[in-house]
Amino acid sequence: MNPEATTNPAERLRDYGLRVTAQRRAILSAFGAPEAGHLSADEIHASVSAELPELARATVYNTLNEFVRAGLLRRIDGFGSALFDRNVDLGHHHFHCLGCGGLFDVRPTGAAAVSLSDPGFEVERTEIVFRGRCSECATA
Amino acid sequence: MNPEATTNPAERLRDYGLRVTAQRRAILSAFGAPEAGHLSADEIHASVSAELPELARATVYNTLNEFVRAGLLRRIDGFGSALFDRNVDLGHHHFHCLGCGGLFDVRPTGAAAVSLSDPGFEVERTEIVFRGRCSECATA
DNA sequence: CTCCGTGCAAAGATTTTGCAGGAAC
DNA sequence: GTTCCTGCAAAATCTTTGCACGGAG
Repeated sequence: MNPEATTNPAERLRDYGLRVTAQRRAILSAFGAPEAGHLSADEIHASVSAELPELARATVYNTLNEFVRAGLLRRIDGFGSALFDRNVDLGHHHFHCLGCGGLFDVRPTGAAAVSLSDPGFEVERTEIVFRGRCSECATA
Repeated sequence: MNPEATTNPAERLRDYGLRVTAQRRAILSAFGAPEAGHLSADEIHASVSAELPELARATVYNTLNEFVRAGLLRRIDGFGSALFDRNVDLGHHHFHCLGCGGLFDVRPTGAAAVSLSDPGFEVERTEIVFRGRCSECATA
């Protein structure tokens, strides 16, 4: 289904015209599977530091920006610090739990039908954020 | 239609359980009509400074947070610095122009039909952001 | 060999917090 | 008279930028 699913990090980087370095491979692996969570720059830095203690914060930021520019990651704002999502698939949206602060991927029904009647706007993408309580926080 | 429309700032503050001070009245007026734009803390500080040169940035931030907590303003994240929207009406959403960076209020069709089929999530509100080009940037 | 990526440090920007005086109620 | 708000300053985050070295291509 997804052509990237079987590609390893190094090839993926080359495919996107980025040089392959240990830091970039490590940062990319920090996301684990494409379904992995949404990570902040800080979490990534912490996670990769175990493997590469020298890794500078600035490099994490620079690299993440490169990845976003290349389309390898998706950036999500509005949650304090920026989060990065390995799941680039448009059509998936987010649920933000007001209880625990967690962020979940969701696929709402009817999302495709949402549109602007005003022809003055050229819509490129549509992002939907639901806020409320996740199952754990709702019962608690 | 809207009971607030005819209420003056002072009453409005009292209604929300907030003390009425010159600073708060000024900050609230900075938004002008309820349809006024989306302002950043910095823009508000600049705007009110003309009237109250003493006004501290910290006060602007504190006050805006109070207002949001009281439901008087709506906070919009994801555009660099936080923006504050006098239009609290849910059901109105936003269009973000990738050309000029402008933020516009929109009322998309079909928005009411968007929902999560997953019953585990208790949705409280739904926020939709469209990104693309506004009429000016599209023709340029 | 050339250029890009990295580390380091420093700067920038945004937002929050501690504290004492003063105003609102 | 209390309590909350304000101003000031300082701190805490988060993120970007300048520069010289070193590794990728």
